[in-house]
Amino acid sequence: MEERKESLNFIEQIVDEDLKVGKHKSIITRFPPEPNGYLHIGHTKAICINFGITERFGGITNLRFDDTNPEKESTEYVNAIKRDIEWLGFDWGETEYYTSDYFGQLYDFAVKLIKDGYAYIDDSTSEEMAEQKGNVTQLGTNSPYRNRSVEENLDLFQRMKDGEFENGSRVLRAKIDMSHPNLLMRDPIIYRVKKAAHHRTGDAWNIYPMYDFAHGQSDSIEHITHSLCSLEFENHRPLYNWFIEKLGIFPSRQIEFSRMNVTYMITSKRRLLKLVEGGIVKGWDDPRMPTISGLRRKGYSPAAIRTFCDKAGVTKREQMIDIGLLEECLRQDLNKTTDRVMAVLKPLKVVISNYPTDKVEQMEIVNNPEEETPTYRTIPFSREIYIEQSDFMEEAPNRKYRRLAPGKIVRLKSAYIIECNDFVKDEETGEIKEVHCTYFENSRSGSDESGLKPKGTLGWVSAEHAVKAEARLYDRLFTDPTPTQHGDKDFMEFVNPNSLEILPEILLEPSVLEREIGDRVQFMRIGYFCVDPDSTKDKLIFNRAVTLKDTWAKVQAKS
RNA sequence: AGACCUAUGGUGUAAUCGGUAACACACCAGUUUUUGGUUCUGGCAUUCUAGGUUCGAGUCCUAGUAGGUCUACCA
Repeated sequence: MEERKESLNFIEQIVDEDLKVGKHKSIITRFPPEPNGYLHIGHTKAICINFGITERFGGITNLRFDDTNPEKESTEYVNAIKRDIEWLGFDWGETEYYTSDYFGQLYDFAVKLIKDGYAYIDDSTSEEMAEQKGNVTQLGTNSPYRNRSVEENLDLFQRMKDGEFENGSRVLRAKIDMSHPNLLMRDPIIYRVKKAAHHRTGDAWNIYPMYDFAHGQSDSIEHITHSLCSLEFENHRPLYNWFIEKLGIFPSRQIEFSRMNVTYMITSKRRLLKLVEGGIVKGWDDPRMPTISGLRRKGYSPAAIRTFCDKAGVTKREQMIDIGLLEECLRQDLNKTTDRVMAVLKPLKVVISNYPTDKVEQMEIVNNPEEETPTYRTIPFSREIYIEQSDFMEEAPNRKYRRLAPGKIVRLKSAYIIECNDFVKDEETGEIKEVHCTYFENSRSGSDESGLKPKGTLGWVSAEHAVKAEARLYDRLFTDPTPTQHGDKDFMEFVNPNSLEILPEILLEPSVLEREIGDRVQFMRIGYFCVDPDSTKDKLIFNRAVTLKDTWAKVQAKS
């Protein structure tokens, strides 16, 4: 057996050590999305890390909705998030958790803090509090309300809860240190008045806890052993630990890792929303979007995305990963798993003049040569077929050219070898109307006795049997790998105007009629495609997930 | 400027008691192929800088430099 030693990432090392020394018997992690938007490629990293580490070391991962801001959150997002995580193939067990379920307990925690002299009600306005906060070089100053009595604080807090005060009029602040070098430790706000209906608790609350007084405490309540989050929360860790210490609750440990950035993709909710609202894309699940729902619709498989996250690794360095790696992960998965299908995107008619007019032959073709035990189907062949326009040239450009041109022979995949004799051209437009060929009767695939050795093999579709469909060819949404990193220019300036090309009438072999929404196939020599949900019984629509590698295109581009 | 964090090839990661830079993607050159796909082979780095310790430093020490985060009643 293979005894390959795999190195652990820095978080796995911590977990491994904690388990070894018996700090924990088993671990609990959590994925804590705020239900205020759709999950995107950046979230998949957090999902894979949190669920991945308990898959590897044993333990469980909770799904917890961090819903402490009722104005922005909704059940619709909760459902979309659950669907995406499930689709990625992760299991959060029987129950899902909500920070809102802990509102009562969180309130009690706040009362304890007040009683112990660690929190106070502040009547200052937000402007005044910003003033008090100081900045990186200037120390903060104490609020005039900082020394209220415990009794008064308790009374005021109760009345905040009861709805006696208006939004913004009063807050509960932790009493820490207004001259602390970490700005977050300068008496952070932990509760605010917000008279808004919550998607789960309705009108029960007039006050809601802030992130720093909800997240860590929820971790603690659930006995999360390792609270894994992104680097931006590094500065919050001292506060996270301060609350745990002052409250004397289960000490969850926060560990930060760097977020996932991918070239040609953006992950800011605000900017993504701008693309949707600006009509640049057709919705959150537009195949050009970096959302999980967009990737799914485009044709990405869960396996490809998980492999990608795996290869990206886990560190504390800012990463900017080449989108080519994501695409390659998809190709590697789909190469192994999808059936090959004959398809012609931009058709050019070929007439095989020496083939009988009414004859139709069924040609056997392998479904997927990568299968361990290959299976086969048949496709109809006849006198008139279509090939790809780009597979014919009036004149071969150089010796490397392997496709069709007058006087040249090529193999029609799983069928006959043909020779080009002539072509019809519209002299006005220069458009090639059709190509005339002859076939070699003894060259049939599988029983070739012609002795001919054509250099190229083309895809084709029988004209009479062709199924028409629509293809949507997607390209990168931006023309620049890092559209948000040009300080002087808005990212919208880098939107790719050609990110979608629609081909209303492509031609396919008849077997595609059996395909259903979400199915993925390889259009031979072209790319991987996925049946779009917009498809109807009468019209299939295929989204291009990713092209095949195309060395010929590369060679051509160079010359 | 203050606190915290990070620095290995074009990109991402590895090198776990200091032992002579590994893997993947990309790129280049070949191989195989009834998909210009796939496969397979080879090529591609004085580890941010400068000193120091050591037989030996990506790993340790000192001093710099560069980048990230933080001054929301968002998470």
